Amino acid sequence: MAKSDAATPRERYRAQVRAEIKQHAWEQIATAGASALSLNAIAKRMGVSGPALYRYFAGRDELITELIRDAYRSLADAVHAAAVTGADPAALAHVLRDWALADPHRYFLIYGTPVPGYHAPDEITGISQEIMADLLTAWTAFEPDVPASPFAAHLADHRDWAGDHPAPPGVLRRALAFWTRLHGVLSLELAGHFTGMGFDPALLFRAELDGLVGREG
Amino acid sequence: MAKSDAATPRERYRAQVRAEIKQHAWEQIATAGASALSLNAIAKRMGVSGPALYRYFAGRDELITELIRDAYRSLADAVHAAAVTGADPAALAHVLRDWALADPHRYFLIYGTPVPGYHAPDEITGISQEIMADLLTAWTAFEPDVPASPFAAHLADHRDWAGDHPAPPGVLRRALAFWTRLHGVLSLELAGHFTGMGFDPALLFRAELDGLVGREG
DNA sequence: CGCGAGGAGTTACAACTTCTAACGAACGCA
DNA sequence: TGCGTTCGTTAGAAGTTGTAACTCCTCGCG
Repeated sequence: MAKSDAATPRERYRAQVRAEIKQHAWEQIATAGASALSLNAIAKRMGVSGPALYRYFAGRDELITELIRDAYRSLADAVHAAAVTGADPAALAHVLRDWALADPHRYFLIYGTPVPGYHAPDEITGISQEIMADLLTAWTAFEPDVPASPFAAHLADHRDWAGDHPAPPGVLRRALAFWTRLHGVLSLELAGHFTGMGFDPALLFRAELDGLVGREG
Repeated sequence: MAKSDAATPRERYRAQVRAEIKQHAWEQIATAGASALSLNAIAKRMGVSGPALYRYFAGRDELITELIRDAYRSLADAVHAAAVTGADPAALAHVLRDWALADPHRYFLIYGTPVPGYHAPDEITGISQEIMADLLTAWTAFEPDVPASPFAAHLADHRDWAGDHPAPPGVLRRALAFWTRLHGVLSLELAGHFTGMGFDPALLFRAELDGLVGREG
């Protein structure tokens, strides 16, 4: 909502229509999932005829790519907003969970089954690294002296993903476990694999989190 | 391959054609993913015309449901085959990983983004419980006296998913963590979220597994 | 202020998809 | 040797994505 006054009226109009298309796309995804996203349906809802949308997006793939980018951006912003207030890992975990529960389809757009031909552009790996950086910073502040393990040593030797963040090996390991373990619980919960199992997914999430921050889970 | 000699020649033929359809479906899924599965393409490959397949499957959804069921069955069989030889949790973990790596799309068919309208039939939840039972048995044999935690107590009170398996609370907790943590690593690896990060996913998997079986990861 | 260029939206169409309906032919059981 | 079930076919409806060609409006420049 910042650089909307680009230059020419045409560009402003174009940006506005693109945003409107994306909004309708999100509504459609939120109700029926990404696989059910239909350009025709969006056009019909906007009171415009099918091929008109091709002025704004080269095709379904480009629209989805844009939505994935926006989803990453939204998650990175949510995490960063909490991180700048000095949130500890536990707080970040709940930011992540709240963000995921707010729109499961959006979470799956990022972390779900990959789209067959799609390959993430560099911009997205950049956003992904932003999230990682906030995670590493929070973990460094929370517990800088994690005892190193053999795998932590391996991470210290292969830290491309950490950019130039000065987190020690043990913290790298913690941040990675934070990501994979919480994703494990979240994705199974959102996919409905816990329904009918009886226990409370929120408590499982909390237990895994407690295990990560030191308390026994 | 057991009860193929059902009764009438027609039934045998029917079962054979259904199997052939599913085999082509698997090949198609393995190369392009489940979302790209096309009945028409299968028909063309079989040298038969489109609507002919509808004699064998009510529609795309029924075919996919059947494939999901087969995938579950395959995983349960793989786990069970290892379990009956007395495999410990670590061995089961590698069975799981090998099974997933052998055909990532098959793994995502089970644990990936849920299909919009699809709801798992009871048969599948049954197979899911078979897997859980083997897991619980392996964990019980490996480490029967896990110290209980608050969440383990919660699990002991909500053990619908464990059937009537006599695993103690601590083991329930371990088996659940086994599932969610390894899925966290596996799904991110298979979805390609580790590519370009530098470290070795196999080592991460091993590290998480080591954490579960007691050794420090 | 007026006019030309370019962008927006339109319809028409091609090539797909799933899936239904109606028909002929082949197969197996009695 | 029939006769009925089931198979596979073609035709077609209702979708989808995406291209091509055409009209019309609007913006910006002289």
